[in-house]
Amino acid sequence: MVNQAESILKSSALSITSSRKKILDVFLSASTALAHQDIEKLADQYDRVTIYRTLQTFLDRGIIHTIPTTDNTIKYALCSDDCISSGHHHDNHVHFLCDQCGRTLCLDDVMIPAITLPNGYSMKEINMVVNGICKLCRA
Amino acid sequence: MVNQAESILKSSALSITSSRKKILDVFLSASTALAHQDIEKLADQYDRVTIYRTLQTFLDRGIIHTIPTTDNTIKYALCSDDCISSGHHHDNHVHFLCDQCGRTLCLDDVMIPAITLPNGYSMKEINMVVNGICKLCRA
DNA sequence: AGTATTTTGCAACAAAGTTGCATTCTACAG
DNA sequence: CTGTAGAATGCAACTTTGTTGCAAAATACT
Ligand SMILES: [Mn+2]
Ligand SMILES: [Mn+2]
Ligand SMILES: [Zn+2]
Ligand SMILES: [Zn+2]
Repeated sequence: MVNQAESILKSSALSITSSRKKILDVFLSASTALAHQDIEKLADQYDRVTIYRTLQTFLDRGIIHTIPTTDNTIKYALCSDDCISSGHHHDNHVHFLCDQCGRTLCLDDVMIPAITLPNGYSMKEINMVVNGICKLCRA
Repeated sequence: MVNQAESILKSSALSITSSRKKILDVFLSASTALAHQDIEKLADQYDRVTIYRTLQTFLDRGIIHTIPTTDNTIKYALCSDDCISSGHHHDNHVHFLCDQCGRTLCLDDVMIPAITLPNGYSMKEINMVVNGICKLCRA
């Protein structure tokens, strides 16, 4: 495949534009989840509004997912392949926030355990976020 | 006990002021977690800045806790009694966000299950948030 | 009651997010 | 390969959210 970003856009039936490619490239080369501000800096040739709208589009198509954090900053990360291809989004891994370096990580190997809700409640989505010290900061 | 709000303030060694009492009363009579904006409306005789500072004070003392949400709005809720009295905060129950009515609830009876992190990661705090339809909306 | 200390309100500001609209770009038909 | 409809973008203006410094007011304590 010549261009990974383009192929993601194609399989989501999105038109291929330079800003979308750039923002996808930013995600593809990032090792962590990104805040809106991170993306603004890494794709600073594009307008802030365009980034807002592009992220929303990617969320709608299930290309990226959000990670809720305790400090009122949303982080965004690429969905894994099967997450994208399966039509609707189902993110079932735990997320980790390092209190020291501030990085947010998808722990793709750590599944969210099942829980039992009280009677009358139905679950659509579940998120598990762990704060602590990451591998790199620990070393 | 004459006044629950006052007694909470006293046991946290905070001076008793009318805004703190009012904001505590708002929490005490709320059945759900509250956004900052909710509190602004329910205690609208006080300045927005005072509410920011009061919530921060309550967080510092472990009187309230935050609930991270997927839509970038922090919700605040009273901590349970043992949560307050034990000195430092340890919130170990699941939170529920209703996609229909928008309410955020502490599921005090649903404990967060344990997970195993990859080698090198240490856990300080854990949050579990479930989205779905709540009991009241289901009925 | 008097006073040191804390808390509050206000103003000014900074940052984050939204909206309408004119311009530019993309996909696609012909 | 063009022409064009529709989509995406940039810009400006705006709203909302959160922060800071400081003077005035309130609280706790002597
Ligand atoms: Mn993830
Ligand atoms: Mn709670
Ligand atoms: Zn770290
Ligand atoms: Zn509901």
